[in-house]
Amino acid sequence: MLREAKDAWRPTLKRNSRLSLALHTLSHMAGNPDQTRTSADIAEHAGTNPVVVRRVLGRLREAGLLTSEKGHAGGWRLARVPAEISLADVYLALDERIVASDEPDDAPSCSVEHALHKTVAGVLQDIEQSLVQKLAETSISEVRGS
Amino acid sequence: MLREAKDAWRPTLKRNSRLSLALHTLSHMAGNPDQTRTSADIAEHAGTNPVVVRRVLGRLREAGLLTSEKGHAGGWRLARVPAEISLADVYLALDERIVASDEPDDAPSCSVEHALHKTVAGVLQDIEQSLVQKLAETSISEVRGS
DNA sequence: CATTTCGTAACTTATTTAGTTGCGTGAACA
DNA sequence: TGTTCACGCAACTAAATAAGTTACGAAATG
Repeated sequence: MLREAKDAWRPTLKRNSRLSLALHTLSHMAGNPDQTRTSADIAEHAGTNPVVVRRVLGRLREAGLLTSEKGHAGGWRLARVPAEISLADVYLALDERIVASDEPDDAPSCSVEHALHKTVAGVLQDIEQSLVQKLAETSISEVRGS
Repeated sequence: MLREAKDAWRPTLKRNSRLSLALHTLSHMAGNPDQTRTSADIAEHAGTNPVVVRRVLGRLREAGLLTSEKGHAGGWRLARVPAEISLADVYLALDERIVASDEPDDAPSCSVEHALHKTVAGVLQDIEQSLVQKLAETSISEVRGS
């Protein structure tokens, strides 16, 4: 595939379900914070696979939102009280930025491209910021339905 | 792949280069609005293929931003004066919404999932709106570099 | 009527993600 | 101590999406 100086700007929010899985799981855990849950339990509830669960929750552990223990009675627990885990924490932990205006690998050969990149990147930067800000206003314990 | 009731919410901004191509091309055309350009010309400048160009610009034509003519001296032209084509017009024409909170195909079996969907969808709705608003503040003629 | 240019369908290739299997590691417990 | 349970991780498969490409039809111009 020959794509030369044209990946200049590229918006990147993947069309994946990781954020969905993470938020869903954490919201559930917020309803019963003292319970330890295994990947298998979570996977069954979420309709997916234990390995996928560990992959996603692993990132949340790296971000300090969860802890995991091996062995008997092991599994996953919230690392903080639910009220202190915001949707933004989860979003940022997964590194799924809407903006992430990729810097061009090579300097754009074209002045229009350069100006375009700057303009759009600026807008997306603002947007990203307000997205995180709004997500930060809600904690995982506020999302519960019943 | 077995993904049952879990596509509930899914953010969807594709990691494609269509918007980039569209904006780049329109910005260029804005610099010389009376010139008709062929897919081949545009493709060469953008480092891609004429068919790809027609695919993308076709959407802009459907949205009333461009016109295309077949035959000798045919090609693409802006349908309006450049100052009246905003970045938002282009963004919307390509139907590449950041938000696009997919409604769940099936009603979520789980109350947490339901509440989560509502909460996140609300936030994303707001974000989408402000994104479009900010893009609307810039026209393709303002993006030019030199 | 020959040429040019768009319109579109079909196909290939690359990338990304989810799903899956398998095995290693460490902790609990009998 | 040794079995079991649970995570950690690597490797593979399968599906979805997008770009690129080829080919051909349709319309407009000269």
